[in-house]
Amino acid sequence: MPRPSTPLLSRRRIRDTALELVDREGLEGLSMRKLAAELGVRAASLYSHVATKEDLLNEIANEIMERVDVSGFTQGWRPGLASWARSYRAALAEHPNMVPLLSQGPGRRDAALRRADAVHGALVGAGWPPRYATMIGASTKYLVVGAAMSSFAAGFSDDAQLYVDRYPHLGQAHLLREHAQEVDQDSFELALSALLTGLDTVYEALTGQS
Amino acid sequence: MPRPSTPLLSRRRIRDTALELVDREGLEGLSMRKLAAELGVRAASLYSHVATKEDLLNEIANEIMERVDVSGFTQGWRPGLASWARSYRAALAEHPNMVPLLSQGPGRRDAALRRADAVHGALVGAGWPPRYATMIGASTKYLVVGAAMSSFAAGFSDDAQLYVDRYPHLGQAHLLREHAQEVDQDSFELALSALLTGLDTVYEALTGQS
DNA sequence: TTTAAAACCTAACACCGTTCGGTTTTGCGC
DNA sequence: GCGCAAAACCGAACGGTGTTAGGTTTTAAA
Repeated sequence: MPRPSTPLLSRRRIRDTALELVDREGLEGLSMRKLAAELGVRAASLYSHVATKEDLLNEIANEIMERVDVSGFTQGWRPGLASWARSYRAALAEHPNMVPLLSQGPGRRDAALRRADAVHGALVGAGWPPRYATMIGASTKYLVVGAAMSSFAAGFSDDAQLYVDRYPHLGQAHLLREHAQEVDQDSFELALSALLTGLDTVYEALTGQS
Repeated sequence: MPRPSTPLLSRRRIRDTALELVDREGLEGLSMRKLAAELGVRAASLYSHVATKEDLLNEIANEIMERVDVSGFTQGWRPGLASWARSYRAALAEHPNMVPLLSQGPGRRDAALRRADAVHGALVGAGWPPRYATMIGASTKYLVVGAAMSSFAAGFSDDAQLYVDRYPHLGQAHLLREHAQEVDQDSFELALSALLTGLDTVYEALTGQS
């Protein structure tokens, strides 16, 4: 089959289908041949539109980061941090199989860098010294990324008895798979509010005001 | 070459060499053929000692988790959490290329589960309600895992000018690669102490004492 | 209308994890 | 000491991977 009258592929369609495949079958389930098959095409054809598989995944990662909202800082640094963190976490949770890729530094991903820059600027604007702004941005990201990576929901096996037998303190109802998502959510909120409370006292010590 | 007089391989030697290879060349740099070559052997021979590559990596991950120290809880829950978090972070930092594997839940890794159990028990022993103990363990892990995964040191490119040009707030000296490790360290300590301070106030509210 | 580029293809390369079956050596039961 | 199963290695192969080279046809621009 030569060049078709109307193109079968586009960067858009390739990215969307690839993300669907990753969501459905995991990162390891994405291969150029399977992706091509899904698009009704042979693997080699993808390379007319995409440089490498790694490139494709980076573009997808960038698009996911575009969904993170940093507009909350108009309400002050505290609610701003909280809403950024929640929006960030929600973006990761929508595509859990992409989290390992999304978590590894901003790298050269534009969207992630633009947001890091915005957060930094907002914190400095709110009176934090630049160095603290950097550290607070990093700290918040740690929490979000850590929550996404080591989520209880993904971490424990379905075989509850396996844990109950061997680990006396862990064998509680609220640790089993059915409640894992709730534990994740509550842990994240606890950590976030504790972090913000702790930062509040640092802020007061630094600026002499609340 | 048939069965040799004295075995060339052992589980120990395979694991050690595999970890060296991962440390040196990254997770993607580990292949059974390269590992075998490093050991003076052919790939097929590894399967007399190891079930699968995944299995091998899990055993290595487990060994790394064995190095995490949870003995600090004899000093109280606050210093206990702090020393656990620092020891955990140090263990991950020693093998940064293993972090993506180490971060994904305790799964069926014994060492990780035993430690989660110990932390939970210590927190309950210190007066935290079981549900809070679970959430605090998770929160602390979030911080450690997030710090290891999204470390500034690994996240930014070496090409500083790339950032200075495009992101006004980020183009500060303390964000460039040379200082990245220090930023990582300070951010982690800030986040940890803020988290602990925040938990202190929760503890007081819950128990009515400090 | 000529022509360069774009979009698809087949075929192949070098690699991957893993398995099969074969050869030799060891160490155990007798 | 002898027989024999199990262990430890190997070559060759299977089906998979990302990617490239080179071919064919269609499109769009000069």
